[in-house]
Amino acid sequence: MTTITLRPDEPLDLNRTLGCGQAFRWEAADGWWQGVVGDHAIRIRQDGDLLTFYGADAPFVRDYFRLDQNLPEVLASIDRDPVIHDAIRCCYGLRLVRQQPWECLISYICATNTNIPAVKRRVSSMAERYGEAIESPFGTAYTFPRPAVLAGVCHADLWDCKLGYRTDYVCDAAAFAVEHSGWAERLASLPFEEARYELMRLRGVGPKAADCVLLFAFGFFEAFPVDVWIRRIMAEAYMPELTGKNCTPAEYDRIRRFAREYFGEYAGYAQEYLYCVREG
DNA sequence: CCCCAGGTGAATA
DNA sequence: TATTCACATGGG
Repeated sequence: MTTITLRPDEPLDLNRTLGCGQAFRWEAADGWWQGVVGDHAIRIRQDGDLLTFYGADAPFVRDYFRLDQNLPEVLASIDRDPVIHDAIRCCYGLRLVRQQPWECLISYICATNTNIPAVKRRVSSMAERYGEAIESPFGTAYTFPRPAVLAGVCHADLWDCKLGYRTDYVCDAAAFAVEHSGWAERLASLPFEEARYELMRLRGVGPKAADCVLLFAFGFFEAFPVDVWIRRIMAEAYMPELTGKNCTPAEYDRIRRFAREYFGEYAGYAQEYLYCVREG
Protein backbone atom coordinates (compact mmCIF):
# COMPACT_ATOMS: atom_id res chain seq x y z
CA MET A 1 0.00 0.00 0.00
CA THR A 2 1.28 3.44 -0.95
CA THR A 3 -0.14 6.90 -0.44
CA ILE A 4 0.21 10.34 -1.95
CA THR A 5 -0.97 13.45 -0.13
CA LEU A 6 -2.12 15.95 -2.72
CA ARG A 7 -0.94 19.49 -2.20
CA PRO A 8 -3.56 22.25 -2.46
CA ASP A 9 -2.03 23.33 -5.76
CA GLU A 10 -2.31 19.88 -7.35
CA PRO A 11 -6.05 19.18 -7.30
CA LEU A 12 -7.41 15.83 -8.48
CA ASP A 13 -10.91 14.43 -8.78
CA LEU A 14 -10.21 10.72 -9.14
CA ASN A 15 -13.82 9.74 -9.80
CA ARG A 16 -14.26 12.21 -12.63
CA THR A 17 -10.83 11.42 -14.04
CA LEU A 18 -11.39 7.67 -14.24
CA GLY A 19 -15.14 7.78 -14.83
CA CYS A 20 -15.37 10.32 -17.65
CA GLY A 21 -14.66 7.83 -20.41
CA GLN A 22 -11.20 8.94 -21.52
CA ALA A 23 -9.62 5.59 -20.53
CA PHE A 24 -11.46 2.31 -20.93
CA ARG A 25 -9.74 -0.02 -18.48
CA TRP A 26 -10.95 1.25 -15.11
CA GLU A 27 -13.81 -0.21 -13.12
CA ALA A 28 -15.32 1.06 -9.87
CA ALA A 29 -15.73 -1.67 -7.24
CA ASP A 30 -16.64 -1.25 -3.57
CA GLY A 31 -15.04 2.12 -3.01
CA TRP A 32 -12.00 1.48 -5.18
CA TRP A 33 -11.00 1.94 -8.79
CA GLN A 34 -9.34 -1.08 -10.36
CA GLY A 35 -7.48 -0.91 -13.62
CA VAL A 36 -4.46 -1.86 -15.65
CA VAL A 37 -1.81 0.60 -16.77
CA GLY A 38 1.00 -0.95 -18.78
CA ASP A 39 1.93 -4.07 -16.82
CA HIS A 40 0.61 -2.73 -13.51
CA ALA A 41 -2.68 -3.91 -12.03
CA ILE A 42 -3.65 -0.93 -9.89
CA ARG A 43 -6.23 -0.45 -7.15
CA ILE A 44 -6.71 3.13 -6.08
CA ARG A 45 -9.03 5.37 -4.09
CA GLN A 46 -9.21 8.98 -3.00
CA ASP A 47 -10.24 10.38 0.38
CA GLY A 48 -9.97 14.14 0.28
CA ASP A 49 -6.36 14.99 -0.42
CA LEU A 50 -5.20 11.42 0.23
CA LEU A 51 -4.59 8.96 -2.61
CA THR A 52 -4.23 5.33 -1.53
CA PHE A 53 -3.17 2.69 -4.01
CA TYR A 54 -1.69 -0.75 -4.65
CA GLY A 55 0.19 -2.14 -7.60
CA ALA A 56 2.46 0.78 -8.49
CA ASP A 57 4.82 3.19 -6.78
CA ALA A 58 4.19 6.88 -6.22
CA PRO A 59 6.25 8.19 -9.17
CA PHE A 60 4.33 5.90 -11.53
CA VAL A 61 0.99 7.14 -10.22
CA ARG A 62 2.09 10.77 -10.30
CA ASP A 63 3.16 10.33 -13.90
CA TYR A 64 -0.03 8.57 -15.00
CA PHE A 65 -2.28 11.24 -13.50
CA ARG A 66 0.07 14.03 -14.60
CA LEU A 67 0.08 15.40 -11.06
CA ASP A 68 3.05 17.58 -11.96
CA GLN A 69 1.04 19.35 -14.62
CA ASN A 70 -0.17 22.63 -13.12
CA LEU A 71 -3.91 22.05 -13.42
CA PRO A 72 -5.04 25.38 -11.88
CA GLU A 73 -2.94 27.19 -14.48
CA VAL A 74 -4.26 25.04 -17.30
CA LEU A 75 -7.86 25.64 -16.25
CA ALA A 76 -7.31 29.36 -15.81
CA SER A 77 -6.04 29.51 -19.39
CA ILE A 78 -9.21 27.97 -20.88
CA ASP A 79 -11.68 29.75 -18.55
CA ARG A 80 -13.03 32.15 -21.15
CA ASP A 81 -16.80 32.37 -20.59
CA PRO A 82 -19.68 31.24 -18.34
CA VAL A 83 -20.21 27.93 -20.17
CA ILE A 84 -16.69 26.59 -19.79
CA HIS A 85 -16.50 28.25 -16.37
CA ASP A 86 -19.41 26.18 -15.12
CA ALA A 87 -17.87 23.03 -16.57
CA ILE A 88 -14.60 23.77 -14.80
CA ARG A 89 -16.38 24.42 -11.52
CA CYS A 90 -18.44 21.25 -11.87
CA CYS A 91 -15.58 18.93 -12.87
CA TYR A 92 -12.71 20.66 -11.07
CA GLY A 93 -9.87 18.20 -10.56
CA LEU A 94 -10.54 16.20 -13.73
CA ARG A 95 -7.17 15.39 -15.29
CA LEU A 96 -6.13 13.94 -18.62
CA VAL A 97 -4.25 10.75 -17.77
CA ARG A 98 -1.18 9.67 -19.70
CA GLN A 99 -2.37 6.69 -21.73
CA GLN A 100 -0.15 4.24 -23.56
CA PRO A 101 -0.04 4.97 -27.30
CA TRP A 102 -0.63 1.44 -28.58
CA GLU A 103 -3.55 0.63 -26.30
CA CYS A 104 -5.02 4.08 -26.83
CA LEU A 105 -4.83 3.75 -30.61
CA ILE A 106 -6.62 0.41 -30.65
CA SER A 107 -9.16 1.58 -28.07
CA TYR A 108 -10.24 4.54 -30.16
CA ILE A 109 -10.33 2.49 -33.34
CA CYS A 110 -12.81 0.38 -31.36
CA ALA A 111 -14.71 3.49 -30.26
CA THR A 112 -16.24 4.53 -33.60
CA ASN A 113 -20.00 4.59 -33.94
CA THR A 114 -20.55 2.86 -30.61
CA ASN A 115 -20.80 3.63 -26.90
CA ILE A 116 -18.37 3.58 -24.00
CA PRO A 117 -19.55 0.38 -22.28
CA ALA A 118 -19.17 -1.49 -25.58
CA VAL A 119 -15.64 -0.14 -26.05
CA LYS A 120 -14.71 -1.28 -22.55
CA ARG A 121 -16.02 -4.74 -23.29
CA ARG A 122 -13.99 -4.95 -26.49
CA VAL A 123 -10.75 -3.79 -24.89
CA SER A 124 -11.08 -6.07 -21.85
CA SER A 125 -12.03 -8.97 -24.11
CA MET A 126 -8.84 -8.55 -26.13
CA ALA A 127 -6.81 -8.22 -22.93
CA GLU A 128 -8.29 -11.31 -21.27
CA ARG A 129 -7.72 -13.45 -24.34
CA TYR A 130 -4.41 -12.17 -25.64
CA GLY A 131 -2.79 -10.11 -22.88
CA GLU A 132 -0.44 -11.38 -20.19
CA ALA A 133 -1.84 -12.30 -16.78
CA ILE A 134 -0.94 -10.12 -13.81
CA GLU A 135 -1.45 -11.83 -10.48
CA SER A 136 -2.38 -9.43 -7.70
CA PRO A 137 -3.90 -9.80 -4.21
CA PHE A 138 -7.19 -8.68 -5.75
CA GLY A 139 -7.33 -11.28 -8.49
CA THR A 140 -5.96 -11.78 -11.97
CA ALA A 141 -5.75 -8.86 -14.36
CA TYR A 142 -4.50 -8.75 -17.93
CA THR A 143 -2.21 -6.42 -19.82
CA PHE A 144 -3.30 -5.04 -23.13
CA PRO A 145 -1.85 -7.37 -25.80
CA ARG A 146 1.36 -6.22 -27.43
CA PRO A 147 1.31 -5.49 -31.19
CA ALA A 148 3.16 -8.68 -32.15
CA VAL A 149 0.65 -10.80 -30.24
CA LEU A 150 -2.39 -9.06 -31.69
CA ALA A 151 -0.87 -9.24 -35.16
CA GLY A 152 -0.70 -13.01 -34.75
CA VAL A 153 -4.39 -13.39 -33.91
CA CYS A 154 -6.50 -14.52 -36.85
CA HIS A 155 -9.38 -12.41 -38.09
CA ALA A 156 -12.07 -14.79 -36.85
CA ASP A 157 -10.69 -14.83 -33.30
CA LEU A 158 -10.49 -11.05 -33.16
CA TRP A 159 -14.03 -10.91 -34.51
CA ASP A 160 -15.07 -12.88 -31.43
CA CYS A 161 -13.98 -9.93 -29.30
CA LYS A 162 -17.07 -8.16 -30.71
CA LEU A 163 -15.08 -5.65 -32.70
CA GLY A 164 -17.52 -5.98 -35.59
CA TYR A 165 -16.44 -4.28 -38.79
CA ARG A 166 -13.52 -2.70 -36.87
CA THR A 167 -11.75 -6.06 -36.83
CA ASP A 168 -9.98 -5.32 -40.14
CA TYR A 169 -8.75 -1.98 -38.85
CA VAL A 170 -7.29 -3.52 -35.69
CA CYS A 171 -5.54 -6.22 -37.75
CA ASP A 172 -4.08 -3.53 -40.01
CA ALA A 173 -2.95 -1.40 -37.08
CA ALA A 174 -1.27 -4.38 -35.44
CA ALA A 175 0.61 -5.20 -38.64
CA PHE A 176 1.61 -1.56 -38.92
CA ALA A 177 2.90 -1.40 -35.34
CA VAL A 178 4.92 -4.56 -35.82
CA GLU A 179 6.44 -3.32 -39.04
CA HIS A 180 7.14 0.17 -37.65
CA SER A 181 8.14 -0.62 -34.10
CA GLY A 182 9.21 2.97 -33.41
CA TRP A 183 5.97 4.49 -34.64
CA ALA A 184 5.01 6.05 -31.30
CA GLU A 185 8.37 7.72 -30.72
CA ARG A 186 8.39 9.01 -34.26
CA LEU A 187 4.86 10.40 -33.93
CA ALA A 188 5.74 12.07 -30.64
CA SER A 189 8.60 13.91 -32.33
CA LEU A 190 6.39 15.43 -35.03
CA PRO A 191 4.46 18.71 -34.92
CA PHE A 192 0.79 18.25 -34.08
CA GLU A 193 -0.69 18.56 -37.56
CA GLU A 194 1.90 16.25 -39.08
CA ALA A 195 1.40 13.63 -36.38
CA ARG A 196 -2.33 13.90 -36.97
CA TYR A 197 -1.91 13.41 -40.69
CA GLU A 198 0.27 10.36 -40.13
CA LEU A 199 -2.22 8.76 -37.74
CA MET A 200 -5.08 9.32 -40.17
CA ARG A 201 -3.29 7.26 -42.79
CA LEU A 202 -4.30 4.19 -40.77
CA ARG A 203 -7.58 2.64 -41.85
CA GLY A 204 -10.22 3.18 -39.21
CA VAL A 205 -8.51 6.28 -37.87
CA GLY A 206 -10.32 9.44 -38.91
CA PRO A 207 -10.13 12.95 -37.43
CA LYS A 208 -11.89 12.01 -34.20
CA ALA A 209 -9.83 8.92 -33.37
CA ALA A 210 -6.60 10.68 -34.34
CA ASP A 211 -7.38 13.64 -32.10
CA CYS A 212 -8.21 11.35 -29.18
CA VAL A 213 -4.95 9.43 -29.50
CA LEU A 214 -2.92 12.61 -29.84
CA LEU A 215 -4.63 14.15 -26.82
CA PHE A 216 -4.82 11.17 -24.49
CA ALA A 217 -1.60 9.33 -25.32
CA PHE A 218 0.78 11.88 -26.81
CA GLY A 219 0.05 14.94 -24.74
CA PHE A 220 -0.94 17.18 -27.65
CA PHE A 221 -3.26 19.28 -25.54
CA GLU A 222 -4.27 21.40 -28.49
CA ALA A 223 -6.12 18.41 -29.95
CA PHE A 224 -9.91 18.89 -29.81
CA PRO A 225 -11.77 15.66 -30.62
CA VAL A 226 -15.27 16.32 -31.96
CA ASP A 227 -17.78 13.55 -31.31
CA VAL A 228 -21.56 13.78 -31.49
CA TRP A 229 -21.75 15.17 -27.94
CA ILE A 230 -19.07 17.80 -28.36
CA ARG A 231 -20.59 18.89 -31.65
CA ARG A 232 -23.94 19.31 -29.92
CA ILE A 233 -22.42 21.32 -27.09
CA MET A 234 -20.34 23.51 -29.40
CA ALA A 235 -23.37 24.22 -31.60
CA GLU A 236 -25.47 25.22 -28.60
CA ALA A 237 -22.92 27.32 -26.79
CA TYR A 238 -20.49 28.70 -29.33
CA MET A 239 -21.40 28.06 -32.97
CA PRO A 240 -25.16 28.52 -33.45
CA GLU A 241 -24.62 28.61 -37.20
CA LEU A 242 -24.08 24.84 -37.14
CA THR A 243 -27.16 23.04 -38.41
CA GLY A 244 -28.14 19.45 -39.00
CA LYS A 245 -26.73 16.71 -36.90
CA ASN A 246 -24.03 14.93 -38.87
CA CYS A 247 -20.52 16.28 -38.86
CA THR A 248 -18.91 16.66 -42.27
CA PRO A 249 -15.11 16.75 -42.55
CA ALA A 250 -15.19 20.47 -43.35
CA GLU A 251 -17.39 21.15 -40.36
CA TYR A 252 -15.18 19.05 -38.10
CA ASP A 253 -12.24 21.22 -39.11
CA ARG A 254 -14.19 24.42 -38.48
CA ILE A 255 -15.08 23.29 -34.97
CA ARG A 256 -11.64 22.11 -33.94
CA ARG A 257 -9.90 25.18 -35.35
CA PHE A 258 -12.38 27.48 -33.63
CA ALA A 259 -11.78 25.66 -30.34
CA ARG A 260 -8.00 25.75 -30.72
CA GLU A 261 -8.17 29.49 -31.36
CA TYR A 262 -10.75 30.23 -28.68
CA PHE A 263 -9.53 28.09 -25.79
CA GLY A 264 -5.83 28.22 -26.61
CA GLU A 265 -3.08 25.63 -26.34
CA TYR A 266 -5.04 23.56 -23.79
CA ALA A 267 -8.18 23.28 -25.91
CA GLY A 268 -8.14 19.53 -25.27
CA TYR A 269 -8.79 20.16 -21.59
CA ALA A 270 -11.77 22.34 -22.53
CA GLN A 271 -13.03 19.48 -24.68
CA GLU A 272 -12.82 17.00 -21.83
CA TYR A 273 -14.47 19.33 -19.30
CA LEU A 274 -17.31 20.09 -21.72
CA TYR A 275 -17.69 16.39 -22.44
CA CYS A 276 -17.64 15.42 -18.78
CA VAL A 277 -20.10 18.06 -17.60
CA ARG A 278 -22.81 16.92 -20.02
CA GLU A 279 -23.93 14.38 -17.43
CA GLY A 280 -23.60 16.75 -14.50
C1' DC B 1 -39.91 -2.24 -35.48
C1' DC B 2 -37.23 2.04 -34.68
C1' DC B 3 -33.13 5.17 -33.21
C1' DC B 4 -28.69 5.97 -31.14
C1' DA B 5 -23.80 5.47 -29.67
C1' DG B 6 -16.71 9.28 -28.08
C1' DG B 7 -17.12 7.67 -36.87
C1' DT B 8 -15.04 6.06 -40.90
C1' DG B 9 -14.40 4.31 -45.69
C1' DA B 10 -16.09 3.86 -50.15
C1' DA B 11 -19.02 5.05 -53.87
C1' DT B 12 -21.15 8.68 -56.32
C1' DA B 13 -22.14 13.11 -58.65
C1' DT C 1 -15.31 18.88 -53.05
C1' DA C 2 -19.67 17.54 -50.91
C1' DT C 3 -23.37 13.89 -50.02
C1' DT C 4 -24.83 9.51 -49.16
C1' DC C 5 -24.67 4.98 -47.46
C1' DA C 6 -23.21 0.67 -45.10
C1' DC C 7 -21.34 -1.05 -41.24
C1' DA C 8 -21.45 -4.99 -36.35
C1' DT C 9 -22.98 -4.50 -31.90
C1' DG C 10 -25.81 -3.58 -27.89
C1' DG C 11 -29.13 -0.72 -25.36
C1' DG C 12 -33.39 1.98 -24.99
